[in-house]
Amino acid sequence: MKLKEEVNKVIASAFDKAGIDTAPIPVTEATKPEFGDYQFNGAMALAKALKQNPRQIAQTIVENLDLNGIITKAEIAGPGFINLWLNDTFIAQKAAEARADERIGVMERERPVKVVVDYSGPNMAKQMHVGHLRSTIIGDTLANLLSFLGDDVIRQNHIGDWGTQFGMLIAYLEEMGEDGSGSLKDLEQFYKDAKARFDADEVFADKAREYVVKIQSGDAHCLNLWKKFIDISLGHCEEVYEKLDVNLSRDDVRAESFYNDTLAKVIEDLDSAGMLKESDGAQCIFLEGEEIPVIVQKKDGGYLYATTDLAALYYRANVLGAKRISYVVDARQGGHFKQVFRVAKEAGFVPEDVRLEHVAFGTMMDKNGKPFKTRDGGTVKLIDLLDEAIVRAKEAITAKDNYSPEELERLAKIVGIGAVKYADLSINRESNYVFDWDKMLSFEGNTSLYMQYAYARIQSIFRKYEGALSGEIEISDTLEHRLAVMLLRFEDILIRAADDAAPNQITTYLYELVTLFMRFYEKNPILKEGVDEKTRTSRLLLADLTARTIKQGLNLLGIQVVERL
RNA sequence: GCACUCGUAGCUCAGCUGGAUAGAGCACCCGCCUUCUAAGCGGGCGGUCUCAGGUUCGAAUCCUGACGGGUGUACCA
Repeated sequence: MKLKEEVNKVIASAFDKAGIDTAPIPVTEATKPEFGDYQFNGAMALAKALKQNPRQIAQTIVENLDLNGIITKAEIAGPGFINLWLNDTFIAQKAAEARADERIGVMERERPVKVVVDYSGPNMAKQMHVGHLRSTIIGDTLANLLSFLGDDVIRQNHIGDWGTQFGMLIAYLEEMGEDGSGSLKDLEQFYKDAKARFDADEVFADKAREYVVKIQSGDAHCLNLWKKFIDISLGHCEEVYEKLDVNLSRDDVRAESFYNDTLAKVIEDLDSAGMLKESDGAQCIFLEGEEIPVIVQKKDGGYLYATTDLAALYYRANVLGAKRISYVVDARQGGHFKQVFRVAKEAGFVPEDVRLEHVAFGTMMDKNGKPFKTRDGGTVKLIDLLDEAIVRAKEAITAKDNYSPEELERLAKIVGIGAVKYADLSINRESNYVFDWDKMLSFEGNTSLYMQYAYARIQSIFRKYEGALSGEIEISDTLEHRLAVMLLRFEDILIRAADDAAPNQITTYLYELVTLFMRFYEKNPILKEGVDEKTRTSRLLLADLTARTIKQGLNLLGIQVVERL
């Protein structure tokens, strides 16, 4: 439910009753439990406009407040804060409703938006490396989240399958004279070998250059080789996606090459819009206030990534009809997107009301604050990183229990991959973050294992409990009150996280939720002797809703839960 | 040089549209298991929010400047 909106309505109606006629000022979550559940700080802001003392204004609002329904207590504090406590009966009822709902009370948007989320974007000439991790999982989370909220999400995997390097690669593939399944196992090595061949042999190099032209002109033989190459390379990516448990399929692939035929049109349109200017033989757009031009066509006639991006923007806005287009790409490309978005709007490729955003993220660092590399300085292959996560997860969880080998394998996969994802997604995406195995696979603090553990503990309660789960929720103390309010805030959190494209708002919420639950559970026994039936039922219901909220939250992050840990 | 971005506890990080005494985890110290998973919970220690101005009833948050780190800067993506 949209809890905050409910509280805002109560305030707004008090404004009406009091005859205060101003734009609505929203409440905020209370900064401390002593200050209630929500606080209204608008009295101070209104003081000047109303020419009244803020405490007096607060007094007027409180006097006109309906204290019988949602809010049970309102207190004026300090210079004019109004602290608001939610009614236990109200939250108990809403929590029960949420629990009875498959979507735990989260509504689908009344006005869904068509959104394109562009993420992952691996290069077909190379193996996926850790640099692709963040784009892939942040993008996947954003897509999951928007989709859950009811938006019409179109996932777009803008793979790099076009460019001069492919001439060399397919020439080499042909020379190897096989279907590629052998030598293409290691793309990194294949690329190196092809490059070595290219540098050493003039005849081969000429052929490679010739093949570039041939692919572009649609030569059947070369196109076939190219398709084979892309197919195998994409297969590697899919292995990673599957291991990562990410919702990307071939249907989501809209490769660079897809836009190839429209690039000439882009140049034409830019030209007729009067935006093109030749500079050093290249076709450029000079934007007001920008030092560097956007180059859309090289002096040799070739196109650049800005050209492809413009074509993609046109396609997404006009053919797909997106109203929001999100690019989940490394922060270092900020300048590029800033310019391309401006060009797209100024040239009319994208209507004014379409929201274009660069969902930027920082670099992954090692413990010493250096970019994450292998010991010998190479890039870390993503698949290796994931395999290591699984191995380490295995070590971490065997420390306590004995599992069968199959069960251990299954758990380690969920836990290990989940830990990698959670560690990444729990950091504010715009900052660089330090990759640390130990922290990642710790059970303490804001980690996936702390969440998994809490979830498993709750499942354990239900394994032991024999009765049916029905009855009412009754809030019996402050901890239960806070837990219930936290549970009801879920939708508000998701909406904001979706709008800000900020997965860490979800993890922060989950951490707070779980911490509250742990405290509640410590203090308020459920199955122990001496707990009366009604109290037990109520607590079971709260525990159930908590577990389902944890599960839903983690699922949105692309993380599975385990029933036992 | 210019542009962008970051600077919060010893370390890793939260801190939402400005709100009350700046929050977590780790590390360190001290408590709590005959009973629902102690991989948990409680308590303690630890801060001039880089610095200096400004706006405001109120600034870690907004503005200006300085200092420090990162990144980007014309035909790669």
